Amino acid sequence: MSKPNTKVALIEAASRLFRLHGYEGISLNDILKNSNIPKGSLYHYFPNGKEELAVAAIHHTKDIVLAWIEKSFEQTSNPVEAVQDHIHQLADLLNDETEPVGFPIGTIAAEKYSTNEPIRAACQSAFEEWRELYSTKFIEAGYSEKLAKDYGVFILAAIEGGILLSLTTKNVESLLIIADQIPFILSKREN
Amino acid sequence: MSKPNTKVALIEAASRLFRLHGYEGISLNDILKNSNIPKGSLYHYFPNGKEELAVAAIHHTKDIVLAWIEKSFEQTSNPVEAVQDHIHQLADLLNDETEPVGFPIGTIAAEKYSTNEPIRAACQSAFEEWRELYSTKFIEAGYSEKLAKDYGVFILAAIEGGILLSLTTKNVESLLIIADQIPFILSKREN
DNA sequence: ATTATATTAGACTGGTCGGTTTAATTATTT
DNA sequence: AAATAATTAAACCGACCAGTCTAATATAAT
Repeated sequence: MSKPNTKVALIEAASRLFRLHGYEGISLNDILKNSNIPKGSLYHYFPNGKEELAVAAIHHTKDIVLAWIEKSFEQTSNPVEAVQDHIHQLADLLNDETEPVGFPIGTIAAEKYSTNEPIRAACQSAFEEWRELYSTKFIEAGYSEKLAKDYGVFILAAIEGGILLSLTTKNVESLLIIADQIPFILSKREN
Repeated sequence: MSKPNTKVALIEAASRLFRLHGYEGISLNDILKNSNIPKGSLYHYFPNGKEELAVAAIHHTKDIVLAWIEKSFEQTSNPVEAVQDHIHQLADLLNDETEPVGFPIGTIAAEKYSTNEPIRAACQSAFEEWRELYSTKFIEAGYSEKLAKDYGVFILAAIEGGILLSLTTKNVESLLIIADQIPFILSKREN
């Protein structure tokens, strides 16, 4: 109990660094140096080492992104505007040095989906919760269940891909183009 | 000249393994063992080591995917059908063990966009050539230049994101949902 | 046949990796 | 104050990393 500040600081540093460089691209020593935490503490809080820390970091990253999405939907009851707002905020954040977005979950998922089951499962749960949040909001806005689910998957995929394109090209244009397409995607057609 | 089979085999092995496990997740020894090529040959053909091999592998992967896209567009003049066909083929290939898709370019791009400029640039050129191919085909099918470009970006992002979701969830459903949405995306509206 | 060049072979290096260990220290409880 | 538990500290480990090096061997050119 009391104040597990060290554990939280460790997860936050790991979340940030894994987001930016992936699982294999960051060493435990990097994370410890970055957060000024001794190695003994890491293995005290995470006896299973890097994998266990990564799973905690993935859940933390998931929560951060969930809050971002939620915030955009709180500002308007129009889901089109909310999704566009979320994408625009991502575009603004991409080059932020204080809380860099990196490629949240995506990098670790791409690296480890076939070789580390606990990490893959953690990434899957992040994607699923993000998708569920979208779908819930779409249903609240009057979309059918089927449409809400399909649109959730589609929006999530387009945003993940858009982040990857924007990071790789060092240019947010891809994300902005995707945001512009959102109104045409989220129609209430019946299919 | 003569027969640089060794070099080609090296690039093919590197392309496959980087696609599956990313840049940091595969060691040079892994690649050499997988292709039965001695280390001396690697540094003979690629004096700059892992980075230079990775750039060659990225270009090779780019060409493979370009050929896949081209093939789908050769089978029909309807771009909607072509894109859907391409996505369905990706879904079929995801679990293929002989030529596994992995997350082509995406993993390396996500890992190294901020820390290795030659690799980032190679990944950018891959994304751009894929996008250009889509756009060219859309223009041939009568879309405006603006639409062709925006749709190219959008389709590329959705497919990249869809692959990532399908790999992470070990389920091609995400890709199939995206394929189903394609007809509604690629309308010839003027904007 | 001789020379020159391209390629293969793998032992070796310094450094870093994730992880372990043991002891010292700090905080909490009684 | 004493005893117990939680936390910190850093030296240390074997494994593996990318990259180097030198010699052997094959191939091509003359």
